[in-house]
Amino acid sequence: MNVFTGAARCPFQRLHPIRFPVKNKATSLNNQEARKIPKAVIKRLSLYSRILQNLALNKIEKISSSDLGARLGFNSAQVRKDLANFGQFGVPGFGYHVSDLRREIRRILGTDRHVAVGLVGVGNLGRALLSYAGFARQGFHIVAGFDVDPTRGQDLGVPVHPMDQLEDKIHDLNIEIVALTVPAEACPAVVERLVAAGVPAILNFVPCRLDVPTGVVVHYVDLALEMESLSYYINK
Amino acid sequence: MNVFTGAARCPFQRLHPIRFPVKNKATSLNNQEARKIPKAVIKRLSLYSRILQNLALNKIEKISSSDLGARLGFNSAQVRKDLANFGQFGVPGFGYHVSDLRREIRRILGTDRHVAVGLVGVGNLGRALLSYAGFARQGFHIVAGFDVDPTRGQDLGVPVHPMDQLEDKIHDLNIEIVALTVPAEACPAVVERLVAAGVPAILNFVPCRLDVPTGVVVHYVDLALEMESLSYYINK
DNA sequence: TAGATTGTTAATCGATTAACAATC
DNA sequence: TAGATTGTTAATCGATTAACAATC
Repeated sequence: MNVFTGAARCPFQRLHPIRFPVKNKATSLNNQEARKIPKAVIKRLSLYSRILQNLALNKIEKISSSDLGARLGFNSAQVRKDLANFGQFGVPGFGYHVSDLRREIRRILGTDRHVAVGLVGVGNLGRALLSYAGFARQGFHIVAGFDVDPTRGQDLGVPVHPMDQLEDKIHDLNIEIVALTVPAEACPAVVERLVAAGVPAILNFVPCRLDVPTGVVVHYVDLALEMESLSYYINK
Repeated sequence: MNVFTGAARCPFQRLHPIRFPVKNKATSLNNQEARKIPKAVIKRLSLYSRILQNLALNKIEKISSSDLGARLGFNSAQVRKDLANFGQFGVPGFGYHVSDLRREIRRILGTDRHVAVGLVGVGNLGRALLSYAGFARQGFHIVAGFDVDPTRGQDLGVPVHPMDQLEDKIHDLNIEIVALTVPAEACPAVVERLVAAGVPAILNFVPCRLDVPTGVVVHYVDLALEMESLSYYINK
């Protein structure tokens, strides 16, 4: 591929350099060498999705990158750049069609489908998550809880299983995400079993670094850490 | 201040450039123009603090920046650079005294004291946080809950007050952090009251951007967003 | 002293923002 | 067409890593 890929590579500088047509990177790269998308981009995509959902509810059909960004405190260039990672979804001079962009982002994130979620460790936090309606609205369904004491949280509408059924249920229910709310001591052993069972993603609420092989994704929700860092900003 | 501040500024390049003594920035700047510390640094400080706590519990008295970093997946240079923002806490050729460094970090974060926390919105998530023991261990005490229905969660050992007592109790109990777990609709009105009451920090669990004046710090814990971004990483 | 590890600069890397031709 | 806004490059900004003299 020996195409002129941009004005700056031209050895003769001009005030208004000539632009040569450049193929969109998103399409010119094959999937093998897909560029790594920063995690921050994915998080923002998820935020865009939420805004677009609200716009759709309010029957607003069109939005510009600057308006979308402003609603989240972002620069318009950031919005366009984030989207450019995945293709061209806008109309120059117009903006974005809300429903189209929303559909595209949901497709990219994979939130245009139902995802089965398991929860391991039915303590206080676990119980709260079991009864948290917010997930289901977004297509995430907690289909099972697991605990050493399976009588815990049986009143919340989600079946709770003993730990020895972990692998079987993960397989049978096609669980793709596990929310982890066990005591810190139990963490390493449970994680090993989850990984062995082929769970691809863990949402970890335990203040404990998880050792997982590459390919398994872990996101950390660390409430104590959030409190501690807030504490820093208070005294001044 | 016309001091030679580094070798690279010297117009005559040498293979091993001469270093002139340079004052530590942390001490040479007065507090007025204190450099802005990135949020990421503060979060890591909090992680260091937790590791140091564990080391202390295990009677380990000494640690190097590379060992401390390795336990969290960080580079040794990052550990040293993070700490350099606040002063010099190590001993060249030795490393760091665990208890000294821990004390310093706790002082920096302000976690060497008790902080009163209020919780507004005693729904499922709110109840879970009220009964979450993890906070108290770190010096954060949830001293009051608030809800439109103050009968909610009265069984969890924390008094729950009606909303009209919000300002009074914030003042009387010296509440410095508010955990926000109200329905999204209630968000703007509640936040306005919190700000007016002088609450300096909010830990927001509501999927809703908060508009606060500068000086008030908001950290977001967005469970649906975490789920959505995990979803992206699953399908491949 | 010899060996180890810090504190600090400079280099690298990556992410955000600005700028603007292309496009509708 | 004139006005607006995209997609994309280059510039800026900031954060991480490498390197190494200073130090114990």
